[in-house]
Amino acid sequence: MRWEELGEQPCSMSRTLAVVGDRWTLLILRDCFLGVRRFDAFERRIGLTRHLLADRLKKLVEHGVLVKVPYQQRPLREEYRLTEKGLALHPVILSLVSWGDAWMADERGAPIEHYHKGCGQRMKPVMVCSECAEPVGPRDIDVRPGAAFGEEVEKLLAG
Amino acid sequence: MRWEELGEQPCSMSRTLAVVGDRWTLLILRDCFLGVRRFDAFERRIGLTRHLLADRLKKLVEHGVLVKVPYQQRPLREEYRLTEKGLALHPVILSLVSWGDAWMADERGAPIEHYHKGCGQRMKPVMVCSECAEPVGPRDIDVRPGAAFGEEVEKLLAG
DNA sequence: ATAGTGGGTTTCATTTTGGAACTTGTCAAG
DNA sequence: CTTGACAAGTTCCAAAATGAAACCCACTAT
Repeated sequence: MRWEELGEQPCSMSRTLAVVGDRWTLLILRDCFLGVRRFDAFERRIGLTRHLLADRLKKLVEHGVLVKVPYQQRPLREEYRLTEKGLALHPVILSLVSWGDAWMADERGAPIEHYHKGCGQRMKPVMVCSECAEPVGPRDIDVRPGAAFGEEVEKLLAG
Repeated sequence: MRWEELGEQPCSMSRTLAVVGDRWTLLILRDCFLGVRRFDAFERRIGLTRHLLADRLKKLVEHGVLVKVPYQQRPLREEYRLTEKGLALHPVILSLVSWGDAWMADERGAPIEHYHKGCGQRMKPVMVCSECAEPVGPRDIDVRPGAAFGEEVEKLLAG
């Protein structure tokens, strides 16, 4: 399966990965959430080749995750900003970082600490149910094919 | 930067991506959470080459995300199961799927619906603060270098 | 006139992937 | 006892993606 096919699968995860499922893209997005916006800043911080950076930024713009916004004329210079669609990826980034903090840290602990502005405390993100607000674990969820899909998705669930 | 270097960065996101930051690995993990355990089942469902599947499974086992458990002798057959470390990736999978449901669905809606066993309702995952239980958005978090890291990480934050 | 900056593109060698066939141990059917 | 099937890989080769480094263009500052 190639990248193009991936985006056409009847699976939200495949479709998401068709957009952000590569290490560089996710590192670019991490930086976007830290406020980085310019080509050369991404290049320096992430250490990927300009070639790939240009390619990944273009794809993110095509998918509507980032927009190019001019910040000066003569010569025209544009920066990359998260759209609403891009901002919605925040839980993805947060959960990746949180797993790294918990399972990949060395004896020095987490490289970065997160403080919740609302309550001022050092926090980690927790996933809860939108309906009852209880935390959800791997065994707490039942999965069923969407109404408008039928067999197509049942096969996927059954294996 | 190569994969090996990625895992040594003082950034929890890089370290996480060194383990799961590739499309096949994440699709394998999605299937693990759906209960898939055998080599040929992954192969059929995901449609990746055996070559890569073997490689990715080996890496996941090396990183302690999956374990091989024998399910028959003569001939020896082993299946792959999520460890505690692997189960901890649930929020990552959930947030990827949820973003796809919200932003990549076609007119038929989400391919798969999630029901919370606790309350019985159709749900989506929400990220909240571990301390005050309020939802956290992109602007609600302050980020500071971990106590044991210093300049090394401050540079990364400043850009 | 010269050097620097921001945002790329081009070129080419090296890696990674995709596709398909081959292997190994075992059982079951004809 | 020969053939076929199954599970879980491995091997081989061609095609695609990546990494490194140089080059380009429109300006600005010195």
